[in-house]
Amino acid sequence: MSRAKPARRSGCPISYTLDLLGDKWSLLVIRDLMFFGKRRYGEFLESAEGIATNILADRLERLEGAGLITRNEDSATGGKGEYALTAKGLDLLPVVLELILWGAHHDPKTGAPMEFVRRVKRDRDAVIKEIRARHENR
Amino acid sequence: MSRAKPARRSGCPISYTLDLLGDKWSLLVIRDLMFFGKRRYGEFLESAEGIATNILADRLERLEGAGLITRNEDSATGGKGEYALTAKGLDLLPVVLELILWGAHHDPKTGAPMEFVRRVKRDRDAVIKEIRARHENR
DNA sequence: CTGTATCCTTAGGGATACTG
DNA sequence: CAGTATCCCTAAGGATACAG
Repeated sequence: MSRAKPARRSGCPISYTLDLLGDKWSLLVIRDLMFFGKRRYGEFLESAEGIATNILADRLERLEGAGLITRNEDSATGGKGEYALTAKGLDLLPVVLELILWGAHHDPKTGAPMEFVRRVKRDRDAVIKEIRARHENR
Repeated sequence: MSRAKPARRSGCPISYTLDLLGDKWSLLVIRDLMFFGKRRYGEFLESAEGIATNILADRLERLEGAGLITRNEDSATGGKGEYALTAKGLDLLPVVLELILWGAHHDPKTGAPMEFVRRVKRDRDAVIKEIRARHENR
């Protein structure tokens, strides 16, 4: 299925970001890549939120189209895709960390891992550096 | 119209945030309050993205329900609403600033005000402090 | 000006079956 | 396992008219 790219709504950078990521699933795929080292289709499906297969396929395609992730066709494994963050995708790290801090702070029933949250709060830049390195060395 | 709150999908703080803000409009309303000092219905309608009246009404109601904004019925002006960010809403400031940095950096056609972007990049904490103060002193 | 309400269309998304 | 395809329903959203 080919999909026409939706038109940008304005020159605002927030609007730009929302045009790409303003839905309930895209950022969860990013999260799985970024923090949990997931790379394969089936791994994304396993996440707690329970994304549907068609939605996942759609989001992977979109994110690739937006230059946030890459898909490496692994011919050795018989045409299975391996997904990874691009530099542009990895640049979302500060955004996502702030989302985590906000969510963990304001959700009364949060299940966020508090040791990690505390570390981000204290050592934000170090955490960024560490996670970046982990992705760049693969 | 009453709307049933959609169920949370998981305990993940990112998922929590997306459950509240994962659409293409909510964060633009937050932006208008946060940076442009907008407070009234008609002011939100004027923004470049062109939100529809029914969508705006819906989002204002939702954001109020989520505790991100307040609506002050101004009886002096004949029942007009004045909207403002709550502390919880204002806490989104770091998130939104990172979104701006990312969007301004990666959108080839960005219309972001570059002086502001550069200032955020250099003096992030000072910008946060300044904008917080502006809202808390109203 | 600040909303509500209605109509209608499209996009999002859940469930599930199916293919290489 | 890694997707595609289909069915079907609901939510999101645009346009516009209307009310206090």
